[in-house]
Amino acid sequence: MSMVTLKDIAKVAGVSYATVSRALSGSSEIGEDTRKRILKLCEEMGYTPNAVARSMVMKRTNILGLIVASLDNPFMSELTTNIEIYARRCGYNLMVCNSSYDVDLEKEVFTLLVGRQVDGIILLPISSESYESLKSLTAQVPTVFISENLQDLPEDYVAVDNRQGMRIATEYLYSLGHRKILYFGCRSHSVTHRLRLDGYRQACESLGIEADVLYSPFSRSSHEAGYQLADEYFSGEHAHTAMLCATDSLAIGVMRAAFEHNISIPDQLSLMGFDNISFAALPPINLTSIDQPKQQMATAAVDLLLDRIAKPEAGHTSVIVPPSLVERRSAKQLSE
Amino acid sequence: MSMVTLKDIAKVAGVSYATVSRALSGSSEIGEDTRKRILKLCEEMGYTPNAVARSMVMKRTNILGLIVASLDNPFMSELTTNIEIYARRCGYNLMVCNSSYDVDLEKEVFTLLVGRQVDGIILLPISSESYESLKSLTAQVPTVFISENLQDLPEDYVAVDNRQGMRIATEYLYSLGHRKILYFGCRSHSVTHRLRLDGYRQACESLGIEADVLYSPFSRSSHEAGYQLADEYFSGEHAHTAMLCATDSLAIGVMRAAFEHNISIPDQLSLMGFDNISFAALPPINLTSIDQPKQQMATAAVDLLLDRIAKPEAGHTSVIVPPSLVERRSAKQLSE
DNA sequence: AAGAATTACGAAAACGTTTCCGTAATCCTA
DNA sequence: TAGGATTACGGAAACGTTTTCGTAATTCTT
Repeated sequence: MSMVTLKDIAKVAGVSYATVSRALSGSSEIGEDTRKRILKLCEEMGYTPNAVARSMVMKRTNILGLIVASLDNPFMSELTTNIEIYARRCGYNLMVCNSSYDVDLEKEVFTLLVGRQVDGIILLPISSESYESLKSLTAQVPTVFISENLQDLPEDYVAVDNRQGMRIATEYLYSLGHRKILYFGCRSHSVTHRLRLDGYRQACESLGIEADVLYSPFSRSSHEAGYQLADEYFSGEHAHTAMLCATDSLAIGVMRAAFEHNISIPDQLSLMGFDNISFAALPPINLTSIDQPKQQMATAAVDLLLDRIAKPEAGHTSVIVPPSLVERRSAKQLSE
Repeated sequence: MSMVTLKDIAKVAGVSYATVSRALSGSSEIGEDTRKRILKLCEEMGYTPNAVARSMVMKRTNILGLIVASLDNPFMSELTTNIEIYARRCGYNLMVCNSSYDVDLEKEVFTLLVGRQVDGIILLPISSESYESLKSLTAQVPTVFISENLQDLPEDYVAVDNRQGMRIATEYLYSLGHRKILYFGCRSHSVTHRLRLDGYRQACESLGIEADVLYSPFSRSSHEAGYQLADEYFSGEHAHTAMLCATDSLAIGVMRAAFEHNISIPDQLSLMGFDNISFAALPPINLTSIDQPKQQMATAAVDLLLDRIAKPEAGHTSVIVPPSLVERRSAKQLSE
């Protein structure tokens, strides 16, 4: 169980620590024959370098921290997967912490990760409040925020162009013949939600149709929230031919309500979501949505973070990635 | 950016390193007044203990490694979430690696984690092959397998009682009046799949009904596989009143095929899955399934691992957790 | 009040690496 | 072949902790 160390190798090979280290690091300051001899010995003795000791002297761990509200959330887990894979390719391992949608916990695990000496932290923040809450900490260690648009705040972040996404969605529904499009949002304080609503309004204006908005009283967008909101809506008068939801989760709740009210999607009502979470692609759901390019966001976040680690004092950067339409079967041409 | 260390504190306080260390660790070998003075100083100077240095001398990192085929898989991400939260409560952080369903990569990240000096590794293996492939490595570091039944192999593992689960499922469908129940499986080599099929067969036998099995040619159980298999099945003669799928993913594929063949679920056909992944609960899916208690499995795995870390030489243990039925709306009473 | 026990602290080693500096031995150059 | 440059290696410090051991100073015994 106890590991064989570099010292052990040195002892057996009859050389100094330095020489073994050089053999392993591919330094040029070593003879070709001794290198081979040492490498062979390492192989035979089953030597694995101790990354902790290495970190100690190098003053860097090659570990990145990731704080995520909940890996259960498919959007976040997709991002996480891509981040981990890309980070590893860049030579970094990932230490993951759930913040469980708790701002205090988010703060707690942040300092935990700092104590772990991670080289940088990627944050999938709970909401814009996270920034406020963490403001004093992000100076301690390179940090990039992901998925939440921080606008002009002095931070590095990557986000999708939410406004543009909703513009695309609205225009798409318009192109299908829809003129009465209802926007389903939620009363969240997040900038993301504000921008999405913005995009919808702007598109309506430039298309010359009326903007009509319904808010969920819940601040967290879930399918329960969508269900309740839609149930109420369907119970009253409803003249809209299409519904545009702020998130896929909301849309899935709408689907249930529609089913219970015997409203067929897409025959009687076209429905769209936003995020393109993996759920959306499932055959029984088949939700037309606006995709956030998760892989692109993941690599951008890692790149941004590694840049920041390399140049801690550089100016702050943000990457805005383009959304795209994913056509499925929840929205269709308005038949007259 | 550069951190304040224990040495800095000692210098300012005019005491030795040892005293500062004692103040922080809550040792009794220190005066109450000096302790308070030092703690206050640490607070003021913004001291954060360096976990790496600590690991170096303690010869333990308090880090657990987690190797998972893909966090995109909702079953695995649910497990991961629970593992992380519980591990953290036990004082451990989690280093997560995707094996991307690649046995070689699984092996590679395993050694990577060993080099990272993780105290133990939790493995959500790709298949039973993983055990073979990793056999030589699991001796190097405490390891527990999760979700795959390793039977009598010399390893620690936690798994659900797959056989019992399928028995419950079969009996449930029987209790709803179904006598012609088709089992949809996939030609995987995993023990899990064999045990599930076993459970179905046993239940059929003891209930005195005929067992009828259809295999997907694909070894990975996906909804695409389920769709293709079911599409073919529905195209031919199909006299069964209920279908029991080896996994929820397969069942979701069946749903799509059923829809396309104008077969209403559950009115014309009752459908069940296994795993109770989060998808299953979504309103448009609403799949009756057999639940694997993910939280219980997560905590059991962590507990098992911590036990193993504490007693590396103890005998191997396995924990088999009980499955349970989750009634939703994809299966119903057979109306005559 | 003298010896023993206890308390509170300092000195220093140790953990497994990397790297700086020094230095023999070999090489090249004129 | 003498001199300097280069090569190949060893010694030792350093990274930030924890912990063992030693020892003054204090407290407790009788």
